[in-house]
Amino acid sequence: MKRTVRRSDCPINYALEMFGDGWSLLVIRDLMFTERRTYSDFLNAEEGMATNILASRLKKLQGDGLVRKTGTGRGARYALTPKGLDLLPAMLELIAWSGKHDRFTGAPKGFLTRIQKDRGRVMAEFRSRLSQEYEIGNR
Amino acid sequence: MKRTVRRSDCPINYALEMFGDGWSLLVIRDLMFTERRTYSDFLNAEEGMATNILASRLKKLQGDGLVRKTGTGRGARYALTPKGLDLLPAMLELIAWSGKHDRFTGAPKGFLTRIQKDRGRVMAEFRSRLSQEYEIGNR
DNA sequence: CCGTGAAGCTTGTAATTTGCAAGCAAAGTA
DNA sequence: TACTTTGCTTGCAAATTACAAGCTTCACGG
Repeated sequence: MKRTVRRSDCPINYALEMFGDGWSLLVIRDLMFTERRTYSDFLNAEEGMATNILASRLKKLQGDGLVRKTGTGRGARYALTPKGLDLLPAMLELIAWSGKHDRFTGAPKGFLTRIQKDRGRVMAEFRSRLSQEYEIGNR
Repeated sequence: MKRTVRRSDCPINYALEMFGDGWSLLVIRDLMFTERRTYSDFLNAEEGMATNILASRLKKLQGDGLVRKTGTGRGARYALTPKGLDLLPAMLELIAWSGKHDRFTGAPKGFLTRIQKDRGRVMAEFRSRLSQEYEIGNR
């Protein structure tokens, strides 16, 4: 997936060109569902991504406007932009899908139930919390 | 992404291990939203995937139970399994996301509106049609 | 301030994977 | 029976990844 021109205007293809690799979505997941916000936080996630891959993915995600970096050097922190945050519904559906089909899923049962029964509420909660986090970064 | 052991039990990671590359989701898209059902159909999709990559992805998708092949050789056809079809909600959300954020999206405006206003109905239609297609393959 | 150490990357390199071109067998077709 | 698709497999150069090492900036203790 190193291309300069878009392969097509298909919306699924657009999504793939934004985060169609084995790692980008993990960064988005971290920013969306965990407290991980720094470079080393991401590195320390269970999946163990390589440092050069993380650096390149963070650059690409920023370039595509999904993620924003505030601060530099030691104190740098990352956050989802509104565009990144808009992936929340898709992420919840992916979680629901894996929760249903992966026998060994680590997704908390209670969370899966809440996605199913109270999708709108769950979305509103995350959206509110994360957009607030983004706003704070604007100051 | 050539691994033998799972990186984690995270549901997002599970999804990535199933189709976390630049091509698999295009095959799923073809089976879900287009009439493409054969090897050469997939090859002829606009994005132009390489034949060896297509072969390896079809094998993996079958191995993971997302896609089923009926017939052999010249007459072979592919279809989504129930597990593959269950990706429909996630796919619709991805389409909605790209429709919102890609200035040049090829997603038909009417379809985007229908996803937004009548999500349940759209899902029911696809689900019914595609599961019927799957059943027919059972005979 | 000066040394130390951790955070945040960059660089080098070997191993994998990809993209592209050929090749090939089986099933239609003429 | 020869010809042509279809559905792949194989070979290889080029790109990407994984892994390890190194560099630089900044915070903190003394």
